Amino acid sequence: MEDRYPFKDIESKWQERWAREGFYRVEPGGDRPKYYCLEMFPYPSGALHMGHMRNYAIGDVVARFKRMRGYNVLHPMGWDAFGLPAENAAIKHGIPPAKWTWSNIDRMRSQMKSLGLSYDWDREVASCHPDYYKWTQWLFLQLYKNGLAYKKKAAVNWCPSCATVLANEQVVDGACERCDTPVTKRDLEQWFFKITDYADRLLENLKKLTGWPDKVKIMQENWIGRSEGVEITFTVKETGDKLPVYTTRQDTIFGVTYMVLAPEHPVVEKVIAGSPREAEIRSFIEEVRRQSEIARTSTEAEKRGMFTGAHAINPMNGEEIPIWIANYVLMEYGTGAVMGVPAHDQRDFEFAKKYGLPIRVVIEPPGEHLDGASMESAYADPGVMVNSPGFDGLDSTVGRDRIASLMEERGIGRRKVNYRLRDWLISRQRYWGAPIPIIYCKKCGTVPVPEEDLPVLLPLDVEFEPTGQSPLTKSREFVETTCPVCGGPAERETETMDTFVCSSWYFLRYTCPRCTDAPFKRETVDYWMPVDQYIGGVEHAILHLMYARFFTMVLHDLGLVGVEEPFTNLLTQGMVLKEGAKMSKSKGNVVDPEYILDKYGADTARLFILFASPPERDLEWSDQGIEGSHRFLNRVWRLVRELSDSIRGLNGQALDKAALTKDEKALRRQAHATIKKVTDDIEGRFNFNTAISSIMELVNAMYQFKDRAADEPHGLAVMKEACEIMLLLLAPFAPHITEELWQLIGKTGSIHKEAWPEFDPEAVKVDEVTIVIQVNGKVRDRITVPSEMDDEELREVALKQDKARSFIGARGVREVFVVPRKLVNIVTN
RNA sequence: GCGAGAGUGGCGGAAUGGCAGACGCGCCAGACUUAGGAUCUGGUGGGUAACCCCCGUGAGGGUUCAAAUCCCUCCUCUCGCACCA
Repeated sequence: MEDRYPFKDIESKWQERWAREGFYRVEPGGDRPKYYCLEMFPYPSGALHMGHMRNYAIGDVVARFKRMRGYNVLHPMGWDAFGLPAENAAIKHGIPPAKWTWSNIDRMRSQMKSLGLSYDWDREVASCHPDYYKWTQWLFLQLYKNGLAYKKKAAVNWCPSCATVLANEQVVDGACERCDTPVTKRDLEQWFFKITDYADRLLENLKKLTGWPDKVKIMQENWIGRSEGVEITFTVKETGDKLPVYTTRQDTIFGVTYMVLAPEHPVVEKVIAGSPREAEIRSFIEEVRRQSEIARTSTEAEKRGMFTGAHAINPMNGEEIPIWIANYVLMEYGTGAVMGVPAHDQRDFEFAKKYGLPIRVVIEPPGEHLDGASMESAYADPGVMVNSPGFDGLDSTVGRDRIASLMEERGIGRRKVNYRLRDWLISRQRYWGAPIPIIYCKKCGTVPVPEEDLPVLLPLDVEFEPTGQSPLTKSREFVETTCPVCGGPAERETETMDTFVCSSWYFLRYTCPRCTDAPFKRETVDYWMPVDQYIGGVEHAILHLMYARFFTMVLHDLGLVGVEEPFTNLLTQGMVLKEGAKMSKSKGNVVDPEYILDKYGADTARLFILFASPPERDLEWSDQGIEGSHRFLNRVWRLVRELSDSIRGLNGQALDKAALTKDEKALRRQAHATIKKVTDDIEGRFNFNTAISSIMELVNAMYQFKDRAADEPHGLAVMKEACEIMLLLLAPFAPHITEELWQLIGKTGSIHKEAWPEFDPEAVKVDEVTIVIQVNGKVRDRITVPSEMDDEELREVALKQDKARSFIGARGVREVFVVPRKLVNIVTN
């Protein structure tokens, strides 16, 4: 215990000094190339957890490394500070959301500072600050003015127990996050952003994002869900109504045996009105609508339907088919109507089987015959078209195209691209968010708040018990206003914006965090953007990352920023686990960062987190593992302390490279090889774990050398060089202890302002190499040879070895493979 | 169901076609010591008396002089999407 290095003193000493000197402050410009290193800003939930700690430790190593490599590094931090937990906490504990949020921010900021993270704190932003949300509102207005923000009636998540609307992210497995009540749908007027206008570009640009993990790109691709098909117009026989359907399988048009509509489809109302089964059908529709989201959309849920009594006419062959309604058809996608082809679609197949609808085969696998009556599942693959007048015998993939063209010629259908992506619902009936800057005037209608009147301030003295309406409706002073156009009495929009709106542009605000006449300056934002490295959890793979891309594209199109894509490289870090499971209060397996910092200090905590696993993978927390990292830093501490006096005495003297002993050369070689290894590991692939392990190996070698050879004439000089290299390489990982020891060996400046070391190619050269000798692929011997020995000679030497010859025996050599400087494989007959 | 990723000692992990298990944890032994839960040194995949040798990277097959690594089939786990016509 008494031998532990005094991490508490050291860490607070340097943290204070860095803060006092504004050590990590940056400005745009200068000779050095810019580098923007960004970690996802946190929601101020109360205290940092291990996931945060991992995220920021990774980012800080990148930022510090790039700084030492000569970049002008922007490394900011802020707070995603609007959101529901603040309101929930307020309801529970009676603390106002603003107070709760700001005190959490204070606590988390101080935790970050005690981690030694190299942020430019002058650039801190908080999305709940009026100086920030003023510009969130301003950006809303820009979208509104360009037709990208609009209001429409939509079905939203509703919790019957809490009597409030829920955000999508508040619905967990179809139930309310807070009270576990199954969520239902309600129709309400809602604000949307028209992200669907950008669907194709969001999809196309993914190809350019070569610095993103494929996993994330695939998730976004699936989320956008582009499909190419045909919208075909059927006609309702009884009423003459047009009934368009969307399909990607127009090649199966002759296999349609029924039509299914979503229960909410407008045609349903017309065809059932006055029919004998009206009441029965209505009660079915009501039942489906009452169904919770989970029950409605689960794959396991049974497909249920009902015949409406009406019929549709297939425009391709004039055939009449029954129109059904069913719970498995979604009103929101395509046209809300689906043509039923049971032989070639599994869902239709199951539905047809259940309700005795005919199954007509129109595509067969090559060389096989299918019979609808005996099929056990739908045949959904391409094949040979049959029972399709004019197309029989044709390959169905060819038929798809021809039928689409024919339908267009005949005017019964048109090619169409559909997306699964929906417009982004941004309004929330909640208090703790940025107010939507809109005013409703009886005379002038919907009027945007004039830009010079921003921000629309969120009142701080409001009752926010959830009732289903925004709490802001209860604040007279907030609601009652005058119309900016006619000056008459008017009312403010009382809903607030989804917090994802706030987080869709914060990375731009960091470039000009205190700008008062614009969200950011074009020149400055263009200097820093794009973000060179973005680091965060994979849970944001779709929503945040898609919304941020959308915003950046819109702002690009409006001429506000130069870039179209905000994040060049993306690193998605894995989770922190304990006993194989995600840390959570309910499991009782939470490790508190504050406790770890107190017991071991920031350097140890950072080092362990980075050493235990590569960043993309999950990390298994180990109480013994962190002891090991702490032990390592103690080892470094003792080593450098012991040497520091003699090293200081050597300052100013050059190393005589020519006069070194074998041992001295070996340590020098290892030190320089470690530079190369650590540089490659950080630069190329973020493998911090192997970078750290090679520094550990260097320290081990230094200990060995110290006992053996530090007294030799040049031994100390070699040791001094190794020591400097080791500290420099360790500096991004363990910034405090390296700073302290750097000073201790007589350096006057900060280690964090030093240049990253370059390795000496002469030093890493080896005279001799160990060659593995294999016979028939099995290792049989090892020999040491001069490193410059050529292949032919190596082959000869290997063949002469007794060990090798004994394994070759009498069989004779058939072939010899030589891998230069590594291995010889002798293949026998 | 579809998509993605993973599976290597007692544990975290290393090796992306060329010596499997670097580094760390744990364990064992030795040194120092009044003491060691400090520190230093050495050992540590399995079989085996053995520094001979044999076996070994989820299972099985294949390609190759050579496979943890590439290909095929299967199993298990994790994550994402989940009736999108």
